[in-house]
Amino acid sequence: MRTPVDRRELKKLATHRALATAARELTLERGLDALTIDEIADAAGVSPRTFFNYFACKEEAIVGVEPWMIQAMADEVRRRPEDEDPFRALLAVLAADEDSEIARRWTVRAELAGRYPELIPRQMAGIIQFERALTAAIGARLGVDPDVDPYPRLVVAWAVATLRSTLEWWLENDRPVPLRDALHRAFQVLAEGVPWRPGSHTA
Amino acid sequence: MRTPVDRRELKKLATHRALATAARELTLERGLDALTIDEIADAAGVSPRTFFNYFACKEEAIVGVEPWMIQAMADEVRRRPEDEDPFRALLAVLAADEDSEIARRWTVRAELAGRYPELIPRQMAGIIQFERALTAAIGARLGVDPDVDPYPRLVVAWAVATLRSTLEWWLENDRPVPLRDALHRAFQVLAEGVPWRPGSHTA
DNA sequence: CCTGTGATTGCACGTCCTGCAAGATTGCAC
DNA sequence: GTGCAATCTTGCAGGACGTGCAATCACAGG
Repeated sequence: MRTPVDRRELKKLATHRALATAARELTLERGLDALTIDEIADAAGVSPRTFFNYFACKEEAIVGVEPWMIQAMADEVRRRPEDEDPFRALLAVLAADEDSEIARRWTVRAELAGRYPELIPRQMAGIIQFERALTAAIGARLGVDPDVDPYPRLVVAWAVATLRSTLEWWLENDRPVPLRDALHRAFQVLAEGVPWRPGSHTA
Repeated sequence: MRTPVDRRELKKLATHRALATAARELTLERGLDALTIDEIADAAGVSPRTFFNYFACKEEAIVGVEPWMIQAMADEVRRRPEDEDPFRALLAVLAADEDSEIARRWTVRAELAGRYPELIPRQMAGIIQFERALTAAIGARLGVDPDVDPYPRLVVAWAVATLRSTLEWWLENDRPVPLRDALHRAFQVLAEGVPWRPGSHTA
């Protein structure tokens, strides 16, 4: 472990990435149904058998959330200023600029899931993993055990639901405003309390 | 269409139910992996081929949300008093008594998903369907188009996330309090605004 | 160079899932 | 009750999926 990541680890990361991007590109090119594991493996330059060393099925390769990305965002939450409340910390991490690497990945996934509903199950499974990691990070920030205290999972569930819901709306309406703004407004409502008699929020 | 539901519809409902309950019981009996579609179909008294007329895979049979149940809960939201705000309406419908038919079904599903993580993807897919139906109902109540106005999907996403998160916590901690109470408290926080510096909510 | 660890690969096998066409069941009209 | 049309069920065939296993290959460390 002299090097930060040794050659083996790098190769695995590269293979993972090659398979995932090949899966996504081929899905866009020729559609989800007419796409076999063999083709994905071919495009990534590995054997079909190796595919299953990385993913359980092609859906997971396409819309699965990469572990390193989950880790990175959880770490970002941990690294937020000590005195910041959990809600603001989540907002800061989730409401990334829409050109950022992170945001683009979320967007691609959401678009694919919008086009092919069969992808939704796996996509949501990835989001659940993401939630768990964030919950652990928030629990650590608050100094409570997230298995026992309901608050960390609640606040994370709200934040992630906001992200997912807003992203969906934003994509279906052809990105009418900067994503960041939409997210900030949604989080604002959440922070101030859900209004009992809301009017239209279209404007 | 003289009868409320004709014989054909009833038979389909019965088959659906038979397959779903057989799938759930057999899963509990002998585990998820050692369970084939043939066995489920046998137990339900239909051919294996027929199974696929009702479900896309065994996971869906086990944790899928029945369409009639989605419909019923969406209708309940529509039937809430005209002057009730959407948030209270959702709370009233979601925070059912924990012995109710509805609550028991949610609970069984959540328990199965807890025991077999492979079920999580399909379970979440069902929840998404549920969300869509509720979103349409809330949009109708508010007189806005849920495809254009972000508010209905947001408030539904928050409510459903609260239900899911609370249910998970409640099951993992061996039902420490009445589910209804836990849900009411969570919704209360949501209504009053997510606190910036929350203390422990364990008590 | 040699050795051990870990990743890749081929093979075999059973299950999954779908399209299609034949057969059974039901609702309806007469 | 008879026949017709619509619908649901079923068997069959075939390709894709997903996994256990054992052989092979690649790399790090001595």
